[in-house]
Amino acid sequence: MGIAERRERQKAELRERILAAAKHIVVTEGLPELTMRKIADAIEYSPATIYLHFQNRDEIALQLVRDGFAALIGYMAPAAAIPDPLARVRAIAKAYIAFGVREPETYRLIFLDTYAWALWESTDEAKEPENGAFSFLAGTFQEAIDAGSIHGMTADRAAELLWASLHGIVSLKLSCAKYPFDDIALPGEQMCDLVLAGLMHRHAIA
Amino acid sequence: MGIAERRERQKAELRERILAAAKHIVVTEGLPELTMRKIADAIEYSPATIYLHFQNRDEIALQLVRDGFAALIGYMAPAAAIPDPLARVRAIAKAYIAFGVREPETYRLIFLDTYAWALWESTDEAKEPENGAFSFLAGTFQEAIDAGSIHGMTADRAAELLWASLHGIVSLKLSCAKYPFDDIALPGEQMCDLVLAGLMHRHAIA
DNA sequence: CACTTTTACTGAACAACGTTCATTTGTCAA
DNA sequence: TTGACAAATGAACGTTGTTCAGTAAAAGTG
Repeated sequence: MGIAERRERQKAELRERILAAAKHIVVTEGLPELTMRKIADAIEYSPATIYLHFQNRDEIALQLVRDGFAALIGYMAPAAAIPDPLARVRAIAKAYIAFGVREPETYRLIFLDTYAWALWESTDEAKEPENGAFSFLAGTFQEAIDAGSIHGMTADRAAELLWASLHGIVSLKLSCAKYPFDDIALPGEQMCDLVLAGLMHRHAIA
Repeated sequence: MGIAERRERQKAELRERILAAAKHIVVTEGLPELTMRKIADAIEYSPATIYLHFQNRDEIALQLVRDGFAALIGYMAPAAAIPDPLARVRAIAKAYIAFGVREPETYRLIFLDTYAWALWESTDEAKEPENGAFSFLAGTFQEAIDAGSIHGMTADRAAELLWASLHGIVSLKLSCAKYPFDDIALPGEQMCDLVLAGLMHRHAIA
Protein backbone atom coordinates (compact mmCIF):
# COMPACT_ATOMS: atom_id res chain seq x y z
CA MET A 1 0.00 0.00 0.00
CA GLY A 2 2.82 2.43 -0.85
CA ILE A 3 0.52 4.45 -3.07
CA ALA A 4 -1.65 5.86 -0.33
CA GLU A 5 1.44 6.71 1.66
CA ARG A 6 3.06 8.49 -1.25
CA ARG A 7 -0.12 10.48 -1.73
CA GLU A 8 -0.19 11.46 1.89
CA ARG A 9 3.45 12.44 1.67
CA GLN A 10 2.81 14.57 -1.38
CA LYS A 11 -0.17 16.15 0.28
CA ALA A 12 1.85 16.96 3.38
CA GLU A 13 4.62 18.34 1.18
CA LEU A 14 2.28 20.69 -0.60
CA ARG A 15 0.85 21.79 2.72
CA GLU A 16 4.33 22.64 3.89
CA ARG A 17 5.05 24.49 0.65
CA ILE A 18 1.92 26.56 1.21
CA LEU A 19 3.03 27.39 4.74
CA ALA A 20 6.56 28.18 3.60
CA ALA A 21 5.28 30.50 0.88
CA ALA A 22 2.91 32.15 3.35
CA LYS A 23 5.64 32.62 5.92
CA HIS A 24 7.91 34.13 3.30
CA ILE A 25 5.26 36.64 2.33
CA VAL A 26 4.50 37.55 5.95
CA VAL A 27 8.16 37.94 6.90
CA THR A 28 9.06 40.03 3.86
CA GLU A 29 5.87 42.00 3.25
CA GLY A 30 3.82 41.71 6.41
CA LEU A 31 0.52 40.03 7.23
CA PRO A 32 -1.77 42.37 5.24
CA GLU A 33 0.07 41.36 2.06
CA LEU A 34 -0.64 37.70 2.68
CA THR A 35 -3.22 36.93 0.01
CA MET A 36 -4.41 33.58 -1.26
CA ARG A 37 -3.55 34.50 -4.83
CA LYS A 38 0.01 35.43 -3.87
CA ILE A 39 0.47 32.10 -2.12
CA ALA A 40 -1.00 30.35 -5.15
CA ASP A 41 1.44 32.12 -7.45
CA ALA A 42 4.36 31.22 -5.22
CA ILE A 43 3.56 27.51 -5.15
CA GLU A 44 2.43 27.51 -8.79
CA TYR A 45 -1.04 26.21 -8.10
CA SER A 46 -4.49 27.67 -8.49
CA PRO A 47 -5.89 29.59 -5.50
CA ALA A 48 -8.64 27.03 -5.12
CA THR A 49 -6.06 24.31 -4.47
CA ILE A 50 -5.04 25.96 -1.22
CA TYR A 51 -8.52 25.28 0.11
CA LEU A 52 -7.87 21.56 -0.24
CA HIS A 53 -5.20 21.93 2.44
CA PHE A 54 -6.51 24.74 4.64
CA GLN A 55 -10.02 25.74 5.50
CA ASN A 56 -9.33 29.41 4.91
CA ARG A 57 -6.78 32.20 5.20
CA ASP A 58 -7.23 32.35 8.97
CA GLU A 59 -6.10 28.76 9.40
CA ILE A 60 -2.89 29.48 7.49
CA ALA A 61 -2.20 32.58 9.54
CA LEU A 62 -2.90 30.75 12.81
CA GLN A 63 -0.44 28.01 11.88
CA LEU A 64 2.16 30.71 11.23
CA VAL A 65 1.38 32.17 14.64
CA ARG A 66 1.97 28.75 16.20
CA ASP A 67 5.28 28.39 14.40
CA GLY A 68 6.24 31.93 15.33
CA PHE A 69 5.59 31.30 18.99
CA ALA A 70 7.70 28.17 18.81
CA ALA A 71 10.51 30.33 17.43
CA LEU A 72 10.17 32.66 20.42
CA ILE A 73 10.42 29.66 22.76
CA GLY A 74 13.56 28.69 20.89
CA TYR A 75 15.10 32.04 21.73
CA MET A 76 14.25 31.73 25.40
CA ALA A 77 15.05 28.06 25.97
CA PRO A 78 18.85 28.39 26.47
CA ALA A 79 18.21 30.53 29.54
CA ALA A 80 16.93 27.44 31.33
CA ALA A 81 20.55 26.40 31.91
CA ILE A 82 21.25 29.43 34.09
CA PRO A 83 21.09 28.48 37.79
CA ASP A 84 20.62 31.89 39.42
CA PRO A 85 16.96 32.92 39.15
CA LEU A 86 17.58 36.65 38.76
CA ALA A 87 20.25 36.07 36.13
CA ARG A 88 17.84 33.71 34.38
CA VAL A 89 15.10 36.33 34.40
CA ARG A 90 17.52 38.76 32.78
CA ALA A 91 18.49 36.18 30.18
CA ILE A 92 14.85 35.49 29.36
CA ALA A 93 14.19 39.20 29.01
CA LYS A 94 17.24 39.59 26.78
CA ALA A 95 16.12 36.71 24.60
CA TYR A 96 12.64 38.16 24.34
CA ILE A 97 13.99 41.50 23.16
CA ALA A 98 16.40 39.78 20.77
CA PHE A 99 13.52 37.89 19.22
CA GLY A 100 11.64 41.13 18.67
CA VAL A 101 14.68 42.71 17.07
CA ARG A 102 15.76 39.86 14.84
CA GLU A 103 12.35 38.62 13.78
CA PRO A 104 10.22 41.75 13.83
CA GLU A 105 7.57 40.52 11.43
CA THR A 106 7.18 37.30 13.36
CA TYR A 107 6.81 39.28 16.55
CA ARG A 108 4.19 41.46 14.85
CA LEU A 109 2.38 38.37 13.67
CA ILE A 110 2.09 36.69 17.05
CA PHE A 111 1.66 39.72 19.30
CA LEU A 112 0.44 42.74 17.35
CA ASP A 113 -1.43 41.79 14.20
CA THR A 114 -4.92 40.49 13.58
CA TYR A 115 -4.29 37.02 14.95
CA ALA A 116 -2.34 38.12 17.99
CA TRP A 117 -3.08 35.90 20.97
CA ALA A 118 -5.71 34.10 18.92
CA LEU A 119 -4.33 30.75 20.10
CA TRP A 120 -4.96 31.64 23.72
CA GLU A 121 -8.63 32.28 23.17
CA SER A 122 -9.54 29.02 21.57
CA THR A 123 -7.47 26.33 23.22
CA ASP A 124 -7.17 25.06 26.73
CA GLU A 125 -4.29 26.26 28.84
CA ALA A 126 -3.14 22.80 29.72
CA LYS A 127 -2.98 21.81 26.10
CA GLU A 128 -0.83 24.76 25.11
CA PRO A 129 2.87 24.14 24.91
CA GLU A 130 3.00 27.81 23.94
CA ASN A 131 2.18 28.72 27.48
CA GLY A 132 5.49 27.23 28.49
CA ALA A 133 6.99 30.63 27.79
CA PHE A 134 4.99 32.32 30.50
CA SER A 135 5.27 29.45 32.96
CA PHE A 136 9.01 29.48 32.39
CA LEU A 137 9.25 33.12 33.41
CA ALA A 138 6.78 32.82 36.29
CA GLY A 139 8.57 29.73 37.60
CA THR A 140 11.85 31.57 37.59
CA PHE A 141 10.32 34.42 39.55
CA GLN A 142 8.98 31.88 42.04
CA GLU A 143 12.52 30.63 42.59
CA ALA A 144 13.66 34.20 43.20
CA ILE A 145 10.85 34.68 45.70
CA ASP A 146 11.67 31.40 47.45
CA ALA A 147 15.30 32.49 47.63
CA GLY A 148 14.20 35.73 49.27
CA SER A 149 15.54 37.96 46.50
CA ILE A 150 12.11 39.30 45.66
CA HIS A 151 9.09 39.96 47.77
CA GLY A 152 5.81 41.81 47.94
CA MET A 153 4.30 40.28 44.84
CA THR A 154 3.28 36.90 43.51
CA ALA A 155 5.46 35.25 40.89
CA ASP A 156 2.65 35.30 38.35
CA ARG A 157 2.04 39.00 38.84
CA ALA A 158 5.74 39.80 38.62
CA ALA A 159 6.04 37.77 35.43
CA GLU A 160 3.05 39.52 33.94
CA LEU A 161 4.43 42.94 34.72
CA LEU A 162 7.87 42.20 33.32
CA TRP A 163 6.39 40.59 30.22
CA ALA A 164 4.08 43.54 29.68
CA SER A 165 6.90 46.04 30.07
CA LEU A 166 9.10 44.20 27.59
CA HIS A 167 6.19 43.83 25.21
CA GLY A 168 5.69 47.57 25.49
CA ILE A 169 9.26 48.27 24.44
CA VAL A 170 9.23 45.90 21.50
CA SER A 171 5.84 47.04 20.24
CA LEU A 172 6.80 50.69 20.41
CA LYS A 173 9.96 49.89 18.51
CA LEU A 174 8.05 48.00 15.85
CA SER A 175 5.11 50.37 15.55
CA CYS A 176 6.49 53.84 16.12
CA ALA A 177 8.84 54.99 13.41
CA LYS A 178 10.08 57.83 15.58
CA TYR A 179 10.95 55.61 18.49
CA PRO A 180 14.29 57.04 19.51
CA PHE A 181 16.35 53.86 19.88
CA ASP A 182 18.07 52.19 16.99
CA ASP A 183 18.82 49.28 19.26
CA ILE A 184 16.33 48.36 21.94
CA ALA A 185 18.69 45.92 23.63
CA LEU A 186 19.86 48.61 26.05
CA PRO A 187 16.43 49.98 27.04
CA GLY A 188 15.27 46.39 27.22
CA GLU A 189 17.90 45.57 29.81
CA GLN A 190 17.26 48.84 31.58
CA MET A 191 13.61 48.01 31.80
CA CYS A 192 14.36 44.56 33.16
CA ASP A 193 16.76 45.98 35.74
CA LEU A 194 14.25 48.65 36.64
CA VAL A 195 11.50 46.16 37.28
CA LEU A 196 13.80 43.87 39.20
CA ALA A 197 15.15 46.76 41.26
CA GLY A 198 11.61 47.80 42.01
CA LEU A 199 10.71 44.27 43.04
CA MET A 200 13.70 44.11 45.34
CA HIS A 201 12.97 47.45 47.04
CA ARG A 202 9.26 47.37 46.97
CA HIS A 203 8.98 48.29 50.63
CA ALA A 204 10.14 51.77 49.65
CA ILE A 205 6.72 52.50 48.23
CA ALA A 206 3.35 51.85 49.73
CA MET B 1 -22.97 86.55 0.23
CA GLY B 2 -24.72 84.41 2.82
CA ILE B 3 -25.22 81.67 0.27
CA ALA B 4 -21.57 80.73 -0.09
CA GLU B 5 -21.25 80.70 3.67
CA ARG B 6 -24.27 78.49 4.09
CA ARG B 7 -22.82 76.10 1.55
CA GLU B 8 -19.52 75.97 3.37
CA ARG B 9 -21.35 75.42 6.60
CA GLN B 10 -23.33 72.56 5.10
CA LYS B 11 -20.18 71.08 3.64
CA ALA B 12 -18.43 71.24 6.99
CA GLU B 13 -21.48 69.72 8.62
CA LEU B 14 -21.51 66.78 6.28
CA ARG B 15 -17.79 66.30 6.86
CA GLU B 16 -18.45 66.15 10.57
CA ARG B 17 -21.31 63.71 10.05
CA ILE B 18 -18.96 61.48 8.08
CA LEU B 19 -16.41 61.59 10.87
CA ALA B 20 -19.05 60.97 13.51
CA ALA B 21 -20.40 57.97 11.61
CA ALA B 22 -16.86 56.66 11.10
CA LYS B 23 -16.02 57.09 14.77
CA HIS B 24 -19.19 55.28 15.77
CA ILE B 25 -18.31 52.34 13.56
CA VAL B 26 -14.74 52.19 14.84
CA VAL B 27 -15.74 52.42 18.48
CA THR B 28 -18.50 49.83 18.24
CA GLU B 29 -17.13 47.43 15.63
CA GLY B 30 -13.42 48.19 15.33
CA LEU B 31 -11.29 49.63 12.57
CA PRO B 32 -11.48 46.67 10.17
CA GLU B 33 -15.25 47.13 9.99
CA LEU B 34 -14.87 50.74 8.93
CA THR B 35 -15.92 50.59 5.28
CA MET B 36 -16.86 53.41 2.97
CA ARG B 37 -20.19 51.82 2.20
CA LYS B 38 -21.07 51.51 5.88
CA ILE B 39 -20.29 55.18 6.41
CA ALA B 40 -22.37 56.03 3.36
CA ASP B 41 -25.30 54.05 4.72
CA ALA B 42 -25.02 55.77 8.08
CA ILE B 43 -25.07 59.29 6.65
CA GLU B 44 -27.60 58.34 3.98
CA TYR B 45 -25.44 59.37 1.06
CA SER B 46 -23.83 57.49 -1.77
CA PRO B 47 -20.31 56.14 -1.13
CA ALA B 48 -18.95 58.42 -3.85
CA THR B 49 -20.08 61.46 -1.91
CA ILE B 50 -17.58 60.72 0.85
CA TYR B 51 -14.81 61.29 -1.64
CA LEU B 52 -15.95 64.88 -2.05
CA HIS B 53 -14.94 65.42 1.58
CA PHE B 54 -12.03 63.06 2.10
CA GLN B 55 -9.36 61.87 -0.28
CA ASN B 56 -9.72 58.26 0.82
CA ARG B 57 -10.37 55.94 3.73
CA ASP B 58 -6.90 56.57 5.16
CA GLU B 59 -7.61 60.26 5.57
CA ILE B 60 -10.76 59.52 7.56
CA ALA B 61 -8.95 57.05 9.77
CA LEU B 62 -6.07 59.46 10.36
CA GLN B 63 -8.47 62.18 11.45
CA LEU B 64 -10.00 59.73 13.90
CA VAL B 65 -6.50 58.98 15.18
CA ARG B 66 -5.94 62.70 15.70
CA ASP B 67 -9.20 63.03 17.58
CA GLY B 68 -8.43 59.93 19.60
CA PHE B 69 -5.09 61.27 20.67
CA ALA B 70 -6.72 64.52 21.69
CA ALA B 71 -9.03 62.46 23.89
CA LEU B 72 -6.02 60.82 25.54
CA ILE B 73 -4.54 64.26 26.21
CA GLY B 74 -7.86 65.18 27.78
CA TYR B 75 -7.51 62.30 30.22
CA MET B 76 -3.99 63.30 31.17
CA ALA B 77 -4.39 67.08 31.34
CA PRO B 78 -5.86 67.35 34.87
CA ALA B 79 -2.64 65.86 36.25
CA ALA B 80 -0.87 69.10 35.36
CA ALA B 81 -2.34 70.68 38.47
CA ILE B 82 -0.45 68.30 40.78
CA PRO B 83 2.64 70.03 42.21
CA ASP B 84 4.69 67.04 43.35
CA PRO B 85 6.49 65.51 40.33
CA LEU B 86 6.29 61.91 41.49
CA ALA B 87 2.63 62.21 42.36
CA ARG B 88 2.07 63.82 38.96
CA VAL B 89 3.80 60.94 37.22
CA ARG B 90 1.50 58.55 39.03
CA ALA B 91 -1.53 60.59 38.05
CA ILE B 92 -0.45 60.61 34.41
CA ALA B 93 0.06 56.87 34.47
CA LYS B 94 -3.34 56.39 36.10
CA ALA B 95 -5.00 58.56 33.48
CA TYR B 96 -3.25 56.65 30.69
CA ILE B 97 -4.52 53.34 32.02
CA ALA B 98 -8.00 54.77 32.55
CA PHE B 99 -8.08 55.89 28.94
CA GLY B 100 -7.15 52.42 27.77
CA VAL B 101 -9.87 50.90 29.94
CA ARG B 102 -12.69 53.31 29.17
CA GLU B 103 -12.00 53.85 25.49
CA PRO B 104 -10.45 50.57 24.39
CA GLU B 105 -11.28 50.90 20.71
CA THR B 106 -9.88 54.41 20.62
CA TYR B 107 -6.72 53.14 22.26
CA ARG B 108 -6.55 50.37 19.68
CA LEU B 109 -7.02 52.86 16.91
CA ILE B 110 -4.22 55.21 17.91
CA PHE B 111 -1.70 52.72 19.30
CA LEU B 112 -2.32 49.22 17.96
CA ASP B 113 -4.16 49.23 14.66
CA THR B 114 -3.06 49.94 11.10
CA TYR B 115 -2.69 53.68 11.56
CA ALA B 116 -0.95 53.50 14.91
CA TRP B 117 1.67 56.22 15.24
CA ALA B 118 1.02 57.21 11.64
CA LEU B 119 0.90 60.86 12.66
CA TRP B 120 4.40 60.70 14.07
CA GLU B 121 5.92 59.51 10.83
CA SER B 122 4.61 62.19 8.57
CA THR B 123 4.64 65.41 10.54
CA ASP B 124 7.30 67.42 12.23
CA GLU B 125 7.71 67.09 15.98
CA ALA B 126 7.46 70.78 16.59
CA LYS B 127 4.19 70.96 14.75
CA GLU B 128 2.61 68.15 16.72
CA PRO B 129 0.46 69.13 19.63
CA GLU B 130 0.03 65.40 20.07
CA ASN B 131 3.58 65.16 21.26
CA GLY B 132 2.59 67.24 24.22
CA ALA B 133 1.64 64.01 25.90
CA PHE B 134 5.17 62.70 25.88
CA SER B 135 6.76 66.05 26.68
CA PHE B 136 4.37 66.36 29.58
CA LEU B 137 5.56 63.09 31.08
CA ALA B 138 9.23 63.71 30.29
CA GLY B 139 9.07 67.22 31.76
CA THR B 140 7.59 65.85 34.95
CA PHE B 141 10.40 63.32 35.21
CA GLN B 142 12.88 66.16 34.71
CA GLU B 143 11.39 67.93 37.70
CA ALA B 144 11.77 64.77 39.74
CA ILE B 145 15.39 64.50 38.66
CA ASP B 146 16.05 68.15 39.48
CA ALA B 147 14.50 67.60 42.89
CA GLY B 148 16.87 64.68 43.45
CA SER B 149 14.10 62.09 43.76
CA ILE B 150 15.30 60.17 40.73
CA HIS B 151 18.75 59.63 39.29
CA GLY B 152 20.81 57.49 37.01
CA MET B 153 18.71 58.05 33.91
CA THR B 154 17.67 60.92 31.66
CA ALA B 155 14.12 62.20 31.90
CA ASP B 156 13.40 61.24 28.30
CA ARG B 157 14.58 57.71 28.84
CA ALA B 158 12.62 57.36 32.06
CA ALA B 159 9.50 58.66 30.33
CA GLU B 160 10.00 56.25 27.45
CA LEU B 161 10.38 53.29 29.77
CA LEU B 162 7.34 54.14 31.85
CA TRP B 163 5.26 54.83 28.77
CA ALA B 164 6.37 51.57 27.18
CA SER B 165 5.57 49.59 30.31
CA LEU B 166 2.08 51.10 30.58
CA HIS B 167 1.52 50.57 26.88
CA GLY B 168 2.49 46.95 27.41
CA ILE B 169 -0.14 46.48 30.09
CA VAL B 170 -2.92 48.13 28.12
CA SER B 171 -2.11 46.32 24.90
CA LEU B 172 -1.99 42.95 26.61
CA LYS B 173 -5.34 43.70 28.20
CA LEU B 174 -6.85 44.71 24.87
CA SER B 175 -5.29 41.98 22.76
CA CYS B 176 -5.08 38.94 24.97
CA ALA B 177 -8.46 37.53 25.93
CA LYS B 178 -6.87 35.40 28.62
CA TYR B 179 -5.12 38.29 30.27
CA PRO B 180 -5.79 37.55 33.92
CA PHE B 181 -6.91 40.97 35.15
CA ASP B 182 -10.46 42.16 34.84
CA ASP B 183 -9.32 45.56 35.92
CA ILE B 184 -5.87 46.72 34.92
CA ALA B 185 -5.95 49.74 37.20
CA LEU B 186 -4.16 47.83 39.95
CA PRO B 187 -1.40 46.29 37.83
CA GLY B 188 -1.09 49.66 36.12
CA GLU B 189 -0.36 51.38 39.41
CA GLN B 190 1.89 48.52 40.45
CA MET B 191 3.85 48.91 37.25
CA CYS B 192 4.18 52.62 37.79
CA ASP B 193 5.32 52.12 41.38
CA LEU B 194 7.71 49.42 40.27
CA VAL B 195 9.35 51.64 37.70
CA LEU B 196 9.51 54.58 40.07
CA ALA B 197 10.93 52.39 42.85
CA GLY B 198 13.52 51.11 40.43
CA LEU B 199 14.42 54.62 39.38
CA MET B 200 14.82 55.69 43.00
CA HIS B 201 17.05 52.75 43.92
CA ARG B 202 18.90 52.33 40.71
CA HIS B 203 22.25 52.22 42.46
CA ALA B 204 21.29 48.79 43.71
CA ILE B 205 21.93 47.36 40.26
CA ALA B 206 24.91 47.88 38.02
C1' DC C 1 -6.42 -4.02 -21.98
C1' DA C 2 -10.93 -1.60 -21.10
C1' DC C 3 -13.96 0.40 -17.77
C1' DT C 4 -15.24 2.56 -13.44
C1' DT C 5 -14.28 5.04 -9.46
C1' DT C 6 -11.67 8.06 -6.88
C1' DT C 7 -8.63 11.80 -6.45
C1' DA C 8 -6.36 16.23 -7.67
C1' DC C 9 -7.02 20.25 -9.60
C1' DT C 10 -8.83 24.48 -11.79
C1' DG C 11 -11.67 28.30 -14.28
C1' DA C 12 -15.26 30.91 -13.55
C1' DA C 13 -18.10 33.00 -10.61
C1' DC C 14 -19.90 35.54 -6.19
C1' DA C 15 -20.13 39.15 -2.78
C1' DA C 16 -17.72 42.83 -0.60
C1' DC C 17 -13.98 46.00 -0.68
C1' DG C 18 -11.77 50.96 -2.05
C1' DT C 19 -11.99 54.01 -5.64
C1' DT C 20 -13.11 56.63 -10.09
C1' DC C 21 -15.81 59.05 -13.46
C1' DA C 22 -19.37 60.25 -16.72
C1' DT C 23 -23.81 61.61 -15.89
C1' DT C 24 -27.65 63.54 -13.61
C1' DT C 25 -29.86 66.47 -10.32
C1' DG C 26 -30.37 70.65 -7.94
C1' DT C 27 -29.38 75.54 -7.01
C1' DC C 28 -28.25 80.11 -7.98
C1' DA C 29 -27.22 84.49 -11.32
C1' DA C 30 -28.56 86.85 -15.24
C1' DT D 1 -36.41 81.05 -18.73
C1' DT D 2 -31.85 80.08 -19.56
C1' DG D 3 -27.04 79.06 -18.71
C1' DA D 4 -23.44 78.05 -15.34
C1' DC D 5 -21.89 75.86 -11.49
C1' DA D 6 -22.00 72.87 -7.47
C1' DA D 7 -23.60 68.61 -5.40
C1' DA D 8 -24.58 63.95 -5.71
C1' DT D 9 -24.72 59.47 -7.68
C1' DG D 10 -25.04 54.84 -10.55
C1' DA D 11 -22.26 52.07 -12.67
C1' DA D 12 -18.03 50.36 -13.34
C1' DC D 13 -12.96 48.59 -12.43
C1' DG D 14 -9.67 45.94 -10.13
C1' DT D 15 -8.88 43.97 -5.69
C1' DT D 16 -9.93 40.64 -1.94
C1' DG D 17 -11.53 35.68 0.23
C1' DT D 18 -14.16 31.88 -0.99
C1' DT D 19 -17.13 28.34 -3.47
C1' DC D 20 -18.37 24.98 -6.83
C1' DA D 21 -19.30 22.65 -11.11
C1' DG D 22 -16.53 20.54 -14.13
C1' DT D 23 -12.09 18.47 -16.11
C1' DA D 24 -8.23 15.55 -16.29
C1' DA D 25 -5.41 12.26 -14.41
C1' DA D 26 -4.54 8.44 -11.58
C1' DA D 27 -5.86 4.09 -9.19
C1' DG D 28 -8.71 0.22 -8.70
C1' DT D 29 -11.31 -3.60 -10.98
C1' DG D 30 -13.05 -6.92 -14.44
